[in-house]
Amino acid sequence: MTASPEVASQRIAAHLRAEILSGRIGPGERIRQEDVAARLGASRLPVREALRMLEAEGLTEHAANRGARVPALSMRQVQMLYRIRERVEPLALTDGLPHVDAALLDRLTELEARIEAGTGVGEFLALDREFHLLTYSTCDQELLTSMIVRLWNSTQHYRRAYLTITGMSHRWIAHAEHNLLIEAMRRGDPDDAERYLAGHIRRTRTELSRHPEVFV
Amino acid sequence: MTASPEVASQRIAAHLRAEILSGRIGPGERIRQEDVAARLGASRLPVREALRMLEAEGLTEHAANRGARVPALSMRQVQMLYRIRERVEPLALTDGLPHVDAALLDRLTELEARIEAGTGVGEFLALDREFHLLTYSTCDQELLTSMIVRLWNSTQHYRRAYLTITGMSHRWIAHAEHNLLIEAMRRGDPDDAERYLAGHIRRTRTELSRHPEVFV
DNA sequence: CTAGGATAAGTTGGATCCAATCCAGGATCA
DNA sequence: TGATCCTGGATTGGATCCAACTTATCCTAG
Repeated sequence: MTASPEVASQRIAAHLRAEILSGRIGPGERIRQEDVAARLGASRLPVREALRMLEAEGLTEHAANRGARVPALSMRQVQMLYRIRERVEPLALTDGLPHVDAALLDRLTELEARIEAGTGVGEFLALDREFHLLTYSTCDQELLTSMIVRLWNSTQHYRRAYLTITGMSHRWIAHAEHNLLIEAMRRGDPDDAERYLAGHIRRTRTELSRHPEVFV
Repeated sequence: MTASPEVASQRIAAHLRAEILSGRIGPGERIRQEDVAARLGASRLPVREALRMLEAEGLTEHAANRGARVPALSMRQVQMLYRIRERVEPLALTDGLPHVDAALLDRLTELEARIEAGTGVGEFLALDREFHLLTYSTCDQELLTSMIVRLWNSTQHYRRAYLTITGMSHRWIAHAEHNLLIEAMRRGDPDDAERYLAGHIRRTRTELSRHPEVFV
């Protein structure tokens, strides 16, 4: 989230991206070009460009002459996105693992401490996202990491809805998994790291599958 | 590839997509908005929209005030795309496997026969792409299949360059793998199907890794 | 002769206006 | 009463014009 990109379309895209990821614009909600243009003091043209950018990130969908809206995903679709994550994210983890240094491990440990200390849903969402994306930060494969970010973006709303419904109980499981992941990374063990990460995502998926009310 | 979409931006996007996938516009090549607009008899605006659509498909990349170009990928990047394919495509295969019927198997068998009978590089490229995408056609998970199409799009040029350099020799290996894949699908065996498919992609990747001259 | 900077041409980004399309509401006719 | 057609407002798609940026060229200074 840069302060103010020089290009209007990028600034507008950043604004809308934040509004969607924070939940202020929810799934199924329509985004009218003129509304956004008036609200951000620009013409409709850069808004159109911004919406196209967001479409590339999986944050909006378009239909000709019908405008843009935030996609409303079904349980089945989100389950598939998680299954894709289970296979793709370990790839980024093991690919970057040789370049993980002590400083990064310290940052991860400190992040996990803040996650365990936190209480709010919004705080957990942000820190958990930061934690996992940080474990992929040494990967240096733009095509892969942007794909992972897209997967996180598309599922962000349902993660928040799940956490809001179920509360923050039983978070100790995720904490244990995170710590095991850090430990495997510290050992530089790609097999264990991949196993813990895939298990972590898979468990999240099966837990989510028990709460269809997230998708009504 | 519809005949003529009612919306100009979609028509232009389809045109450019065909030009990029066919190799008439190669990696690193710049795409000037005005050129395309003049050539297709439209203003620059729908061209801008079309370029954004193609960006979402991984066919172009943009930089502010610098225009669009077809990405020139390095060996390392293409290798990673293949590793992603190894993990993601089996997911689509096994997910759609229960809905595979005899008619689809017949079409695959016939396609494979045409692949084995063919000689030209362009013909092989088109038929091979059609073959594999057809094995995923029963998946009905738009998010997954569009991701796979993006992966094929991004690597299309390097597949053609590889085939052009190495010629059509040793294609019998791919034929054998295709036939084993069809056979596993006929048995409805997800484990074998996934294994054959992953192996097929992996072998292609390792063969490509022996030809760095593709990327000069 | 080279390095640096000013300048001009070429290209993209943005604003405004107009056209085409979609959707909801109501009128008309069987 | 019901369905169909029409019409009006609302919204998006497209064209033209102007502004901003990038880049290459050429000139000047060292």
